[in-house]
Amino acid sequence: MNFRDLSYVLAVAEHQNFGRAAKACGVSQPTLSVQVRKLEELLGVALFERSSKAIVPTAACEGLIGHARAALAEAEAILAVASNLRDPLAGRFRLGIIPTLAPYLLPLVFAPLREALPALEVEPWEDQTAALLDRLRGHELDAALLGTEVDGPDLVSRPLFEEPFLAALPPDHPLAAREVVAEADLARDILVLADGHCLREQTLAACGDSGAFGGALRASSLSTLLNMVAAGYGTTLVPGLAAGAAQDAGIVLRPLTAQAGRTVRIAWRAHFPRRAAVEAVGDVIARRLRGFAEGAAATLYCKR
Amino acid sequence: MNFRDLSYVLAVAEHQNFGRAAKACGVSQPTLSVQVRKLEELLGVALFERSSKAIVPTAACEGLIGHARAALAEAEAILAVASNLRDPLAGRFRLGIIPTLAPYLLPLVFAPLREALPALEVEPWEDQTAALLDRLRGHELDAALLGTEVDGPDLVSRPLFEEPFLAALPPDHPLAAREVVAEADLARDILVLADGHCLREQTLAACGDSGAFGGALRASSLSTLLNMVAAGYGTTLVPGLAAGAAQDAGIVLRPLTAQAGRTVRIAWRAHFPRRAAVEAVGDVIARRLRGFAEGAAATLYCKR
DNA sequence: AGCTGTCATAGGCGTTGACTATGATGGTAG
DNA sequence: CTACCATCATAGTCAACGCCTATGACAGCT
Repeated sequence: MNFRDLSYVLAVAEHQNFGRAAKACGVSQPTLSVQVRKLEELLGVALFERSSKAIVPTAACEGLIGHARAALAEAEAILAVASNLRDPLAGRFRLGIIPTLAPYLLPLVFAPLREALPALEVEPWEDQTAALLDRLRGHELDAALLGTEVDGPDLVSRPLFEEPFLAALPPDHPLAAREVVAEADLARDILVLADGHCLREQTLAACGDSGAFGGALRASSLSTLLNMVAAGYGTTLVPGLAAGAAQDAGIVLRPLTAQAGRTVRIAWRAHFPRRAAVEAVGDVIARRLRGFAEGAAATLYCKR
Repeated sequence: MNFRDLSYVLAVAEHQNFGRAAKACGVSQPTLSVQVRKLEELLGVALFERSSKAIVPTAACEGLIGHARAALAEAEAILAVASNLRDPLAGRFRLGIIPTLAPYLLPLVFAPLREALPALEVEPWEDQTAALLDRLRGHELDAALLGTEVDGPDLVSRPLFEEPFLAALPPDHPLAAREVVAEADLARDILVLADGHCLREQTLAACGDSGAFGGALRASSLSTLLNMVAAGYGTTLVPGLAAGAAQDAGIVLRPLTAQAGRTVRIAWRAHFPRRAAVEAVGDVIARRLRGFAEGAAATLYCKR
């Protein structure tokens, strides 16, 4: 049995005439004759009472017609659904973003994304790197914006932009007097985020992992961390995109001598079929952030 | 698109593995691979995200799966309906019967029909010959029991049994004294049914169409006609199967010298596909009525 | 490094669905 | 009453399709 066969049956039942039904189906009359006959043999039931006058559906045919129509409607629905989902740049796009990036990047890229990809419904999902990778591998996300490389052959990534770190100092901190701060100088009183944030490891790595500070002062969010720095608990590194928020919190920012920073990447499953959407989203973000690293210091001082 | 393709998609989505899905479908793995790929190309949408680990349905596939299931369910329903209707000796069988036959034949044949053809739901429809033929031609009946031949190449018929006519006389009628009555002797005071009853024409033909009697005395039913005869309004011919009813009404019955009678036939459309049902019904009726003509006279006198 | 499991590709083959041409049959008009 | 017209069925042919086996590519594991 076949969708085609069913449409043939419906056409014959409707036109009560093989020739006209064949024309309606766009096939020859013998084709219809043979196929209908075959279906009747398959079903073991006569579907039509044939005479030279008119072709009349049998009771069996009447009983089938409703189901045939329904089946063809489902086929139509499948084509319609496929047609709607055909464009890889349309539909839901679940994008994971790390917490030290989301609040500062999203305001910048939402409008460009909506403009460049109006049919793409970008759904952000904020979580730490490991959770994002899990969700990515579990097909719960389509892509993720990370501050680290990804491992394993099942995931691939592409760098989008470089985000420099800046020294974050309380206003009355001795280092605030300098124009530029050396990463190692921050190690003494550095504060870091809680476990799981990639920024924590990157900060420790850049400043020399002293490990001197206790767990009590590990902030659970970058916002909290900035407040702690502003209150004089210590120093830290902030990602460039958070510079504005840091200054708003009353923090003094200074460039770093070694220009520590991180590469923001978009990651996705190697076999993800909507790669075009990933690339498009990546392009929009990369274009929006182009020259960020170069302009960061300038922005820093122009800002306030 | 194809029911087969849809079942392949469902199998792959379910097993998350082409090999096992292929086994479940009873085909080779390359077959499944190729057909799914083809469907994806037809739809213009990737249905699965393939990796060596697991095959995961895409959002598009998830959107299609419901419709695919529904379409396959309709196909199943079609097969089920066909299976139920496959037996020509099962299901509705709309059988037209003329009014001068129905009340007397049906009680005799209902039980044998139910016994011989338990799955056949015989639905009697009582009407005059012309109406039955119209309904037969209009596919509103599957067959009809008539007292006449049928004309035209679109209808065919088969004789079932001979039904002799009997002279019906008021008890005090002069002819009641005779053992056998000549048809022509009834012509003087014969009563007939209303227009449209085949028995009317047959009675007039057998007794010599005098046409002397007015329309006022044309009975609308055989039952009424018998009451009129019993009341002394005149004589008539009754079909043999109505002998009992006639005697119950207080009528004297006598055999006819020329043995006038009618042939009861079953008629159906030449192209009616359930011919087996027609023949089976005809067989049951014919067997039940076998030897009716010969036994009619004997029955007549034994009865009372 | 080799083995295993997995999906994709290639080549061959039988079936199927389509076409055109023609036959059979019933209705109709000259 | 015959010839024509309309209709569906049948026959023969051909291209396309679905399926198979064999093999390739690739990742993961021992």
